[in-house]
Amino acid sequence: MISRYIRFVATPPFSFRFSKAEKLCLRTHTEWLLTQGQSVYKCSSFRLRAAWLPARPASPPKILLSVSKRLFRRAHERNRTKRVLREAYRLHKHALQEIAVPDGYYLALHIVWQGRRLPSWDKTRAGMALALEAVVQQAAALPRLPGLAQLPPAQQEP
RNA sequence: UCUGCACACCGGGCUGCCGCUGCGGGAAUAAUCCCGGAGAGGAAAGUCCGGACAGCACAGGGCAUCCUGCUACCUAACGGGUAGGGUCUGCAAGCGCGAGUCUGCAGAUACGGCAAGUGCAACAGAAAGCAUACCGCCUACGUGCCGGGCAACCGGCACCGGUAAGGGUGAAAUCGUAGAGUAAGUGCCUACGGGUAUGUGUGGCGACAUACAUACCGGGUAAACCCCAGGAGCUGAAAGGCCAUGUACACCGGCGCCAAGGGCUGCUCGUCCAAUGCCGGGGGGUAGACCGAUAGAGCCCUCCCGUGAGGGACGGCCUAGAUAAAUGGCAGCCAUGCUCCCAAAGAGCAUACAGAAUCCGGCUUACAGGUGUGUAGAGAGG
RNA sequence: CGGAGUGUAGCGCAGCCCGGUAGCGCGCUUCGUUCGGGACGAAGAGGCCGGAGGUUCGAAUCCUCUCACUCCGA
Repeated sequence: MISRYIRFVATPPFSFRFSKAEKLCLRTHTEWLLTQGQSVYKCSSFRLRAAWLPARPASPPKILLSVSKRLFRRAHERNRTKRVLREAYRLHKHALQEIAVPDGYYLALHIVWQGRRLPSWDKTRAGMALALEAVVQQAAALPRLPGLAQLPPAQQEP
C-alpha cells in the first residue's frame, strides 16, 4: 500500500496532473484540519496550514482552497482566485516529493486567500513556491491528526 | 450621411503546449491509462411572481390571514404579455367676448367602491365637515336717537340684521362665464359651458362611446381602516427515494473451556436459567455512494391562421451536468478601444456586466462595444 | 438553496404600526467654577433619516425597485 504512493511520487516523468484524489473532500478531515492544523506559511495575500491525516489506502497530498465571501462578493471573482491558486499548486507540487511520509498518513494542506484584490499570476506563483518550500522544511514537525481525544472511531477512509 | 426611438441579434477570434469534468470506444483484476468528441449566460444575478415535480394533509361549509383589482384575449399558470377603453399631463393648430371646446402628436397611468360605516387633514385661515363670517358690501324690513321738513318723507349714527360678489389663507373654500334681478347679493332665475345620477335608443363580445329626456350640483383621502369581487391546503431538491463498510446496539439461532452466581433441594452429583465468550443471521441507521438530475410547456428552418401576444403543421437536430463543487493557465498573432503623436507608422495599457447548482415561463436590475431591420427628423446630391 | 431582520448626529439607540414639530444618552465646542485638571453648572453646534422612483397638498414613516450589513435553517 505504501509502495503505491512511492510509485506515484517517483514515476520518472513527473506528472503535472491534478486529479480529484488530490482534493480534500471528506468533511471530518476538513474539520480536523481547520481546527488543529499547524500554520506553516503566511504572506500578505494568502496563508497555508498543514497537518498529517490518516489514510488507509495510501494517498497523495490533498489540498483545500478557501476564498472568503467577505473579500470577494462576486462568484466569478472567487472562482478566478481559486483557479489561480490551484494552477500555481499544480505547477509547483513536485517540491513535496522530498518529504518522507509516515506510514498510514497523508499530507493535507489548507490554503486561504487573504488579499483584497484579485491575485496576479506571477506573484501568486512565486509565493506558492516559497510556501511549499516551508512545508518541506517543517514536515517532520507537523501534528498527526486526529489527536488522542478524537481518535477512536478507527475507520475514516471510504 | 448624421441623430433619436422601437424590435431582433452578437458580445472577441485563431494556433501551440500544460491541465479539469462528464459521455462514447479500447486496454486492465483493480487503481488507472490511451483515443475521439462535448463542456456557463443574456442576464446564469436579485429571488419579486407563476408553474412543473415531490412529500404530507384532505367529507362539506364558514371565519381569520395574505395577494390581486378598467375590458377582451394569449398562456400550463401568473401580480406577466398583446390589443383596446377611460383618465391625466405637455406641445401645436383652429373655434369662442369668456368659461371652455375640438383635432393631431408625444408621454404617463396599482384604473372596483368615500351616493355602507369609522378615521385623518400640521401650519395658515373667519371657517377644513351636523357649518361659519375677518376685511369688505348693504341698511330694504324692524327698533331707538339726532338733524332737516307743515307733512309725506329725507339724511346721519347705533342696534337687530342681510350677504357670500370681491379681497385675503391654503394642496383643497360649495360648478364656471355672462346677463337679468336686488338695499347689497346668492343655481334665486335665464343663456351658454362643465359635471353627477336614472331611463330609453343606437354602435361595440366588453370596458365604453354617442343622442335624447328627466332629476340634480356643500368636497378630498382606500399605496387609511374598511366594503365588494376573484384567488391561495402546507412544506420545498437540505423535497423525496434507494444502497450501506466499520463501531455500538434491539432481536433470533448455534456452539462452548475454566471460574463465580441463582432455582429444583440442607449438602453432593445432575439439570435448567442468567451472565460472559465465539460464530452466523438480522433491523433501524452514521460517514459515504447512487437515483431524483438533465429529451424539455426543448431548439432551428419553412409554410398556414391571427391586428398582435400567440397557435397549428411538415421536416431536421440533441445542445453542460458539477457536488468541499469542472468549464482554466501560459505564449504568439489578429480584432476593438484609450493614451503618447500634427498625422501615419510604432509603442504601452485595457477588453463590458458577470459564473449553471432540480427544471421551465415572466418581471426587475447590471452591461464596454458592435450588427441588421423598421420608423421620425435634419442636411446634401440626382 | 430557502427564510427573517437592520440602515436616523462622531458612537449607541428612540420616533415608523396610526404621514405634518426629528428626539434621548455618551461624546464635541464655548463660558463659569479651580492654583491647574477631573467632576459639576450654564449655553451651543452638529441630520437633507442608505440610494432612486411613485402615491399624497405633504413621506424618516405608505408602495415598488436597488445597495450594504447582520442573523437563522443540515
